[in-house]
Amino acid sequence: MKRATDPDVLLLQAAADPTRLSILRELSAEGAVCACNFSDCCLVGQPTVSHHLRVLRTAGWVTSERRGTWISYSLRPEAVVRFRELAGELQPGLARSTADLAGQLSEPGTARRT
Amino acid sequence: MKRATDPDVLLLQAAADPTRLSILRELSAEGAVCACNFSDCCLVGQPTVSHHLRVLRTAGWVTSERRGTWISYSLRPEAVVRFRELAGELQPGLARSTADLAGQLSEPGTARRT
DNA sequence: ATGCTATATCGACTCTTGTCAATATCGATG
DNA sequence: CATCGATATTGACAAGAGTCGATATAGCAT
Repeated sequence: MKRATDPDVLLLQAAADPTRLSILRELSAEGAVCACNFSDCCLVGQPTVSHHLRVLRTAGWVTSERRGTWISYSLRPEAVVRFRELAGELQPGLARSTADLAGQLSEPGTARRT
Repeated sequence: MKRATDPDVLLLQAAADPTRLSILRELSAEGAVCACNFSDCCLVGQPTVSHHLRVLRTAGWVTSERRGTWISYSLRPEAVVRFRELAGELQPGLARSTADLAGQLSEPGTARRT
Protein backbone atom coordinates (compact mmCIF):
# COMPACT_ATOMS: atom_id res chain seq x y z
CA MET A 1 0.00 0.00 0.00
CA LYS A 2 1.23 3.45 -0.77
CA ARG A 3 2.47 5.11 2.36
CA ALA A 4 -0.17 7.62 3.30
CA THR A 5 0.46 11.07 4.72
CA ASP A 6 -3.09 12.39 4.65
CA PRO A 7 -4.57 11.81 8.12
CA ASP A 8 -7.94 11.00 6.58
CA VAL A 9 -6.36 8.22 4.55
CA LEU A 10 -4.58 7.04 7.69
CA LEU A 11 -7.89 6.84 9.47
CA LEU A 12 -9.48 4.88 6.65
CA GLN A 13 -6.50 2.58 6.23
CA ALA A 14 -6.58 1.76 9.92
CA ALA A 15 -10.24 0.83 9.74
CA ALA A 16 -9.90 -1.08 6.48
CA ASP A 17 -8.86 -4.40 7.93
CA PRO A 18 -11.13 -7.23 9.09
CA THR A 19 -9.44 -7.62 12.45
CA ARG A 20 -9.26 -3.92 13.16
CA LEU A 21 -12.83 -3.24 12.09
CA SER A 22 -13.91 -5.98 14.48
CA ILE A 23 -11.94 -4.29 17.24
CA LEU A 24 -13.53 -0.95 16.48
CA ARG A 25 -16.99 -2.46 16.50
CA GLU A 26 -16.31 -4.28 19.73
CA LEU A 27 -15.12 -1.04 21.28
CA SER A 28 -18.17 0.76 20.01
CA ALA A 29 -20.44 -1.85 21.53
CA GLU A 30 -18.63 -2.32 24.82
CA GLY A 31 -17.20 1.10 25.48
CA ALA A 32 -13.92 0.03 27.04
CA VAL A 33 -12.36 -3.34 26.44
CA CYS A 34 -9.36 -5.08 27.90
CA ALA A 35 -6.76 -5.96 25.28
CA CYS A 36 -6.85 -9.63 26.18
CA ASN A 37 -10.44 -9.91 24.96
CA PHE A 38 -9.58 -9.13 21.37
CA SER A 39 -7.36 -12.09 20.66
CA ASP A 40 -10.42 -14.17 21.29
CA CYS A 41 -12.94 -12.37 19.12
CA CYS A 42 -10.63 -11.86 16.17
CA LEU A 43 -9.05 -15.30 15.76
CA VAL A 44 -5.51 -14.00 15.77
CA GLY A 45 -2.66 -14.35 18.22
CA GLN A 46 -1.80 -11.93 20.98
CA PRO A 47 1.14 -10.23 19.23
CA THR A 48 -1.04 -9.62 16.23
CA VAL A 49 -3.72 -8.02 18.36
CA SER A 50 -1.09 -5.84 19.95
CA HIS A 51 0.12 -4.83 16.51
CA HIS A 52 -3.36 -3.90 15.35
CA LEU A 53 -4.03 -1.93 18.50
CA ARG A 54 -0.90 0.06 17.83
CA VAL A 55 -2.01 0.79 14.29
CA LEU A 56 -5.35 2.00 15.62
CA ARG A 57 -3.66 4.12 18.26
CA THR A 58 -1.27 5.65 15.72
CA ALA A 59 -4.15 6.51 13.43
CA GLY A 60 -5.95 8.18 16.30
CA TRP A 61 -8.76 5.69 16.60
CA VAL A 62 -8.18 4.53 20.18
CA THR A 63 -6.59 5.43 23.47
CA SER A 64 -5.25 3.06 26.07
CA GLU A 65 -5.34 3.24 29.84
CA ARG A 66 -3.65 0.96 32.28
CA ARG A 67 -5.86 -0.70 34.85
CA GLY A 68 -3.48 -2.62 36.99
CA THR A 69 -2.13 -5.58 35.09
CA TRP A 70 -4.26 -5.19 32.03
CA ILE A 71 -4.87 -2.31 29.67
CA SER A 72 -8.26 -1.04 28.64
CA TYR A 73 -8.80 0.42 25.21
CA SER A 74 -11.54 2.79 24.12
CA LEU A 75 -12.61 4.71 21.03
CA ARG A 76 -11.53 8.30 20.69
CA PRO A 77 -14.57 10.48 20.02
CA GLU A 78 -12.54 12.76 17.74
CA ALA A 79 -11.81 9.87 15.42
CA VAL A 80 -15.46 8.89 15.23
CA VAL A 81 -16.40 12.48 14.52
CA ARG A 82 -13.84 12.78 11.76
CA PHE A 83 -14.97 9.51 10.27
CA ARG A 84 -18.53 10.73 10.16
CA GLU A 85 -17.43 13.99 8.59
CA LEU A 86 -15.64 12.03 5.90
CA ALA A 87 -18.81 10.09 5.22
CA GLY A 88 -20.87 13.26 5.22
CA GLU A 89 -18.62 15.00 2.72
CA LEU A 90 -19.18 12.30 0.13
CA GLN A 91 -22.25 12.98 -1.92
CA PRO A 92 -23.53 10.97 -4.84
CA GLY A 93 -23.96 12.88 -8.04
CA LEU A 94 -26.07 15.67 -6.73
CA ALA A 95 -23.32 18.25 -6.86
CA ARG A 96 -23.88 19.59 -10.37
CA SER A 97 -26.80 21.94 -10.23
CA THR A 98 -26.99 24.12 -13.31
CA ALA A 99 -23.78 23.04 -14.97
CA ASP A 100 -25.27 19.64 -15.63
CA LEU A 101 -28.18 21.06 -17.57
CA ALA A 102 -25.77 23.04 -19.68
CA GLY A 103 -24.22 19.75 -20.77
CA GLN A 104 -21.04 20.45 -18.84
CA LEU A 105 -20.72 17.31 -16.77
CA SER A 106 -16.96 17.39 -16.40
CA GLU A 107 -15.89 16.95 -19.94
CA PRO A 108 -12.44 15.59 -20.58
CA GLY A 109 -9.63 18.03 -20.86
CA THR A 110 -6.42 17.11 -22.59
CA ALA A 111 -5.10 13.90 -21.20
CA ARG A 112 -1.66 14.81 -19.94
CA ARG A 113 0.92 12.55 -18.35
CA THR A 114 1.31 9.94 -21.05
CA MET B 1 -3.23 -6.68 3.20
CA LYS B 2 -5.36 -9.52 4.41
CA ARG B 3 -7.79 -10.62 1.73
CA ALA B 4 -11.11 -9.24 2.83
CA THR B 5 -14.40 -11.01 2.36
CA ASP B 6 -16.59 -8.66 4.39
CA PRO B 7 -18.11 -6.15 1.93
CA ASP B 8 -17.79 -3.40 4.52
CA VAL B 9 -14.07 -3.99 4.74
CA LEU B 10 -13.94 -4.04 0.95
CA LEU B 11 -15.61 -0.67 0.86
CA LEU B 12 -13.20 0.78 3.40
CA GLN B 13 -10.16 -0.76 1.76
CA ALA B 14 -11.14 0.75 -1.56
CA ALA B 15 -11.44 4.20 -0.03
CA ALA B 16 -8.28 3.88 2.04
CA ASP B 17 -5.82 4.99 -0.62
CA PRO B 18 -4.70 8.55 -1.38
CA THR B 19 -5.37 8.29 -5.08
CA ARG B 20 -8.71 6.60 -4.71
CA LEU B 21 -9.90 8.96 -2.00
CA SER B 22 -9.03 11.83 -4.33
CA ILE B 23 -11.05 10.18 -7.06
CA LEU B 24 -14.02 9.71 -4.74
CA ARG B 25 -13.85 13.33 -3.64
CA GLU B 26 -13.58 14.54 -7.19
CA LEU B 27 -16.60 12.47 -8.13
CA SER B 28 -18.49 13.80 -5.15
CA ALA B 29 -17.71 17.36 -6.17
CA GLU B 30 -18.26 17.02 -9.90
CA GLY B 31 -20.94 14.41 -10.14
CA ALA B 32 -19.69 12.62 -13.23
CA VAL B 33 -16.11 12.74 -14.38
CA CYS B 34 -14.35 11.47 -17.47
CA ALA B 35 -11.63 8.96 -16.65
CA CYS B 36 -9.01 11.02 -18.43
CA ASN B 37 -9.35 13.80 -15.87
CA PHE B 38 -8.12 11.68 -13.01
CA SER B 39 -4.63 11.00 -14.24
CA ASP B 40 -4.11 14.73 -13.96
CA CYS B 41 -5.45 15.34 -10.47
CA CYS B 42 -3.83 12.32 -8.90
CA LEU B 43 -0.26 12.49 -10.19
CA VAL B 44 -0.24 8.93 -11.44
CA GLY B 45 -0.15 7.42 -14.90
CA GLN B 46 -3.13 6.36 -16.95
CA PRO B 47 -2.83 2.60 -16.34
CA THR B 48 -2.70 3.27 -12.62
CA VAL B 49 -5.84 5.38 -12.77
CA SER B 50 -7.54 2.61 -14.68
CA HIS B 51 -6.47 0.14 -12.04
CA HIS B 52 -7.82 2.28 -9.20
CA LEU B 53 -11.09 2.82 -11.01
CA ARG B 54 -11.48 -0.90 -11.31
CA VAL B 55 -10.85 -1.34 -7.60
CA LEU B 56 -13.51 1.26 -6.88
CA ARG B 57 -15.93 -0.39 -9.26
CA THR B 58 -15.30 -3.84 -7.77
CA ALA B 59 -15.91 -2.49 -4.28
CA GLY B 60 -19.17 -0.95 -5.44
CA TRP B 61 -18.12 2.68 -5.12
CA VAL B 62 -18.56 3.74 -8.74
CA THR B 63 -20.29 2.93 -11.99
CA SER B 64 -19.04 3.69 -15.48
CA GLU B 65 -20.89 4.75 -18.57
CA ARG B 66 -19.56 5.14 -22.08
CA ARG B 67 -20.00 8.51 -23.72
CA GLY B 68 -18.57 8.00 -27.16
CA THR B 69 -14.82 7.77 -26.96
CA TRP B 70 -14.50 8.47 -23.27
CA ILE B 71 -16.04 6.94 -20.22
CA SER B 72 -17.72 8.86 -17.45
CA TYR B 73 -17.58 7.63 -13.88
CA SER B 74 -19.92 8.49 -11.06
CA LEU B 75 -20.50 7.60 -7.43
CA ARG B 76 -23.02 4.91 -6.58
CA PRO B 77 -25.48 6.24 -4.03
CA GLU B 78 -25.73 2.81 -2.38
CA ALA B 79 -22.04 2.90 -1.55
CA VAL B 80 -22.28 6.34 -0.02
CA VAL B 81 -25.27 5.25 2.03
CA ARG B 82 -23.46 2.16 3.27
CA PHE B 83 -20.42 4.22 4.14
CA ARG B 84 -22.53 6.59 6.19
CA GLU B 85 -24.19 3.70 7.94
CA LEU B 86 -20.78 2.36 8.86
CA ALA B 87 -19.85 5.71 10.31
CA GLY B 88 -23.14 5.93 12.13
CA GLU B 89 -22.75 2.53 13.74
CA LEU B 90 -19.53 3.52 15.42
CA GLN B 91 -20.13 5.19 18.73
CA PRO B 92 -17.53 6.37 21.21
CA GLY B 93 -17.78 4.94 24.67
CA LEU B 94 -21.37 5.75 25.38
CA ALA B 95 -22.56 2.19 25.00
CA ARG B 96 -22.18 1.01 28.60
CA SER B 97 -25.18 2.20 30.53
CA THR B 98 -25.61 0.42 33.83
CA ALA B 99 -22.94 -2.19 33.44
CA ASP B 100 -20.28 0.49 33.67
CA LEU B 101 -21.49 1.72 37.03
CA ALA B 102 -21.39 -1.84 38.29
CA GLY B 103 -17.69 -1.89 37.54
CA GLN B 104 -18.16 -4.32 34.67
CA LEU B 105 -16.52 -2.46 31.82
CA SER B 106 -15.55 -5.50 29.81
CA GLU B 107 -13.23 -7.20 32.17
CA PRO B 108 -10.73 -9.63 30.78
CA GLY B 109 -11.76 -13.20 30.46
CA THR B 110 -9.18 -15.92 30.19
CA ALA B 111 -6.79 -15.10 27.43
CA ARG B 112 -7.06 -18.06 25.13
CA ARG B 113 -5.12 -18.68 21.94
CA THR B 114 -1.59 -18.48 23.31
C1' DA C 1 -9.42 0.61 -44.15
C1' DT C 2 -6.21 3.84 -41.67
C1' DG C 3 -5.11 6.58 -38.16
C1' DC C 4 -6.07 8.78 -33.71
C1' DT C 5 -7.57 9.11 -28.98
C1' DA C 6 -9.28 7.08 -24.74
C1' DT C 7 -9.33 3.17 -21.89
C1' DA C 8 -8.16 -1.46 -20.36
C1' DT C 9 -5.03 -5.37 -19.71
C1' DC C 10 -0.59 -7.70 -19.01
C1' DG C 11 3.84 -8.56 -16.94
C1' DA C 12 7.17 -7.25 -13.87
C1' DC C 13 9.04 -4.90 -10.04
C1' DT C 14 9.34 -2.85 -5.33
C1' DC C 15 7.47 -1.76 -0.97
C1' DT C 16 4.08 -2.61 2.53
C1' DT C 17 1.19 -5.42 5.32
C1' DG C 18 -0.51 -9.16 8.28
C1' DT C 19 0.98 -12.86 10.69
C1' DC C 20 3.57 -15.67 13.86
C1' DA C 21 7.34 -17.55 17.26
C1' DA C 22 10.41 -16.01 20.45
C1' DT C 23 11.62 -12.74 23.69
C1' DA C 24 11.40 -8.62 26.50
C1' DT C 25 8.88 -5.47 29.61
C1' DC C 26 5.82 -4.15 33.07
C1' DG C 27 2.64 -4.72 37.37
C1' DA C 28 0.95 -7.31 40.92
C1' DT C 29 1.64 -10.56 44.39
C1' DG C 30 3.72 -14.30 46.94
C1' DC D 1 13.48 -10.84 45.13
C1' DA D 2 11.14 -14.47 42.31
C1' DT D 3 7.32 -15.54 39.85
C1' DC D 4 3.28 -15.12 37.17
C1' DG D 5 0.08 -13.00 33.94
C1' DA D 6 -0.72 -9.35 30.54
C1' DT D 7 1.16 -6.64 27.01
C1' DA D 8 4.67 -4.97 23.86
C1' DT D 9 8.64 -5.58 20.79
C1' DT D 10 11.67 -7.93 17.56
C1' DG D 11 12.80 -10.57 13.54
C1' DA D 12 11.35 -13.12 9.84
C1' DC D 13 8.41 -14.50 6.18
C1' DA D 14 4.60 -15.00 2.57
C1' DA D 15 1.21 -12.48 0.31
C1' DG D 16 -0.66 -8.48 -1.56
C1' DA D 17 -0.87 -3.58 -3.24
C1' DG D 18 0.58 0.29 -6.08
C1' DT D 19 3.17 1.57 -9.79
C1' DC D 20 4.89 1.65 -14.47
C1' DG D 21 6.04 0.44 -19.56
C1' DA D 22 4.34 -1.99 -23.25
C1' DT D 23 0.54 -3.59 -25.56
C1' DA D 24 -4.27 -4.53 -26.70
C1' DT D 25 -9.01 -3.00 -27.46
C1' DA D 26 -12.71 0.14 -28.68
C1' DG D 27 -14.98 4.16 -30.82
C1' DC D 28 -14.65 8.10 -33.86
C1' DA D 29 -13.00 10.67 -37.88
C1' DT D 30 -10.80 11.16 -42.27
